[in-house]
Amino acid sequence: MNAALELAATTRSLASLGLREVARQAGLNPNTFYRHFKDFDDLGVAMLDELGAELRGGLRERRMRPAAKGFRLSDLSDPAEGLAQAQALARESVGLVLDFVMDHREAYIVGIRELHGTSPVMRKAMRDMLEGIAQDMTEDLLGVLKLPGVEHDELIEIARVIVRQMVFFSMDYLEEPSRQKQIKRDAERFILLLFWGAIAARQPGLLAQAGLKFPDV
Amino acid sequence: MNAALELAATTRSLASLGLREVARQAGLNPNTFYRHFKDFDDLGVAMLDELGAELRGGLRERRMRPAAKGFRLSDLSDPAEGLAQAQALARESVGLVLDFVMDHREAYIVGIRELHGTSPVMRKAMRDMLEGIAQDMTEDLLGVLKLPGVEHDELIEIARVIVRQMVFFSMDYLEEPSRQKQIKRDAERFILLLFWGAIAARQPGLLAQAGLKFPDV
DNA sequence: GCGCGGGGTATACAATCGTCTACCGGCACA
DNA sequence: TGTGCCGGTAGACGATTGTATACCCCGCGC
Repeated sequence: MNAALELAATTRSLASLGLREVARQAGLNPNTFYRHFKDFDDLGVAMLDELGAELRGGLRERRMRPAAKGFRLSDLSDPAEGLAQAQALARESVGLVLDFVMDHREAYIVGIRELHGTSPVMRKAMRDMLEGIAQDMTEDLLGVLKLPGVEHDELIEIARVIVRQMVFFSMDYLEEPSRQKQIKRDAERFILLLFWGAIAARQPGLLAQAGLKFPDV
Repeated sequence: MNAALELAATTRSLASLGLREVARQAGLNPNTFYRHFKDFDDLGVAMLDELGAELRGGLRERRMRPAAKGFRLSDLSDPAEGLAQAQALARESVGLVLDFVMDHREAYIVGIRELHGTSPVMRKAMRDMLEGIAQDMTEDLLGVLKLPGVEHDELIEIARVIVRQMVFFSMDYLEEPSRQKQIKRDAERFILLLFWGAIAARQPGLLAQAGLKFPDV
C-alpha cells in the first residue's frame, strides 16, 4: 500500500498503476500482489479505509477539542449566540480539514482523483466516506449548537454541501499555497452564508417585517 | 475526437486511452494521430474547446430566453422582489445545466473526470472553463437582478461556489435517475440559501432588530 | 511542370503488461 | 510427525503498447 501511494503520488492515478509497477516499487514479486488483494479496487478500498478512518476520526476528535468545546452551550434560544458559535465552529472545522490535507497531501490528491475516477467501486467508497463525514458533522453540530428551527434533515443537507465544497477548497489550498489565507477565509465565509441562510429561512417572523418571505422550494 | 469520446465513455478515462486504441476505433493508422495532435492532452483540450463552448454558449443563450427574460426588471429596491427573481433564475439555470448534462452524458462524465484527473493541462483547461461559466453567470445576474448590496466581487464568489457544487449535483443527477426531481429541488434550494444569506448579510438593519449581526469574516 | 508538404500507411522494435503454472520455506495445528 | 496453507519466488506466455523509419499520394502554389 505504501508503494502504491508513492507511485500514485507521482503518476497520480491509482487506476493507471500497473501491478508489476507497484510490486517493483515494493521490492516484491508481481504475483505476491494477489496474495493480498484480488483487485486494484481491493487495494484502493483498503487504502481508503486506513486514510479515511484517520481523517474522519481526526475531524471528530478535533471537533471535541477545548477550542471547540469552549463554544458548547446548552440549549440557547438566541439566534445571535447560535451564529457566533457557528462561526467559531466553522473556523475550527475548516482549519482542521485544511491541516489534514496539508499533512496528507499525496494521499488526499490521489483519493480525490478516485472520487470521479474510473472505478465504480472506488467512487462508491469515496462517496460513502464523504457521506459519513457529513453524518458526523450533522451529529456534532446538533450536539454543539442549536440553530433555531433548523432540524436534522435540513442540517445534513447543508453538511453534504459543505463537505463537497471543501473538496474544491482543499484542492485550491494545496495547489495555490500563496492564496491559502484567502481560501481559508472563503471557505469559512461560504459555510457561514449557508448557516445564515438556513437560520433566516426558518425565522419567518424575523424578516417578515421587511416584507421578505423565503420561497417554498 | 469522436472515437476518443466513444472509447472514453466506456473505458471512462481519457488519460488511460491508448493511442493505438483510438486509432483502431477511428479506423486509422496509429501514426496518423500525430498528424493532428502532438499529445493526448492536445486532443483533450481540443475536445473540451468544442464541448465547453457549447455548454457555455447554451447557458448564456438560455439565460436570455423568454422565460428568463420575463424576470428582467429594472433597478428595484425591494429585496423580496429580488429574491423572487433569484428563485426563478435559479430554477431556470439549474434546469438548463441538468438538461445539458443529460444531453451530453458521456462527454460530461469524461470531462468531469479530467477536472481532478492526471493531466495538469486538462485540469487547468477544465478549471478555466468553469471559471468562465462563473464569470458569465455573474455578468448575467448583475444585469438581470439586483440583490441589494451584493456587489460584483461578492457575486462572483457565490457564482464560483454554485458552479462547483453543480458539478456534484450533475453527477448525482446522471447516476441516480430515480432521484432526479429531488436533486433538482436540492440544487435550487442550495442556490437560494446562498442568495438568501448574501442578501441578509448585507442588510444589517434588517436583522439588527433581532440582535443579529453577520460576523465580519 | 515541379516540388513540397499535409494526411495516411506499413513495418518493425523494444518494453511492458497481466496472468498462468510450478516451486518453496515456515509456521500452526492435528 | 505430518500436513496444510500462507506469503513469497521464478519463469514463461501472448498481447499490447508508444514510437521510429520509411514510403505513398494528392493537391496547391510557384
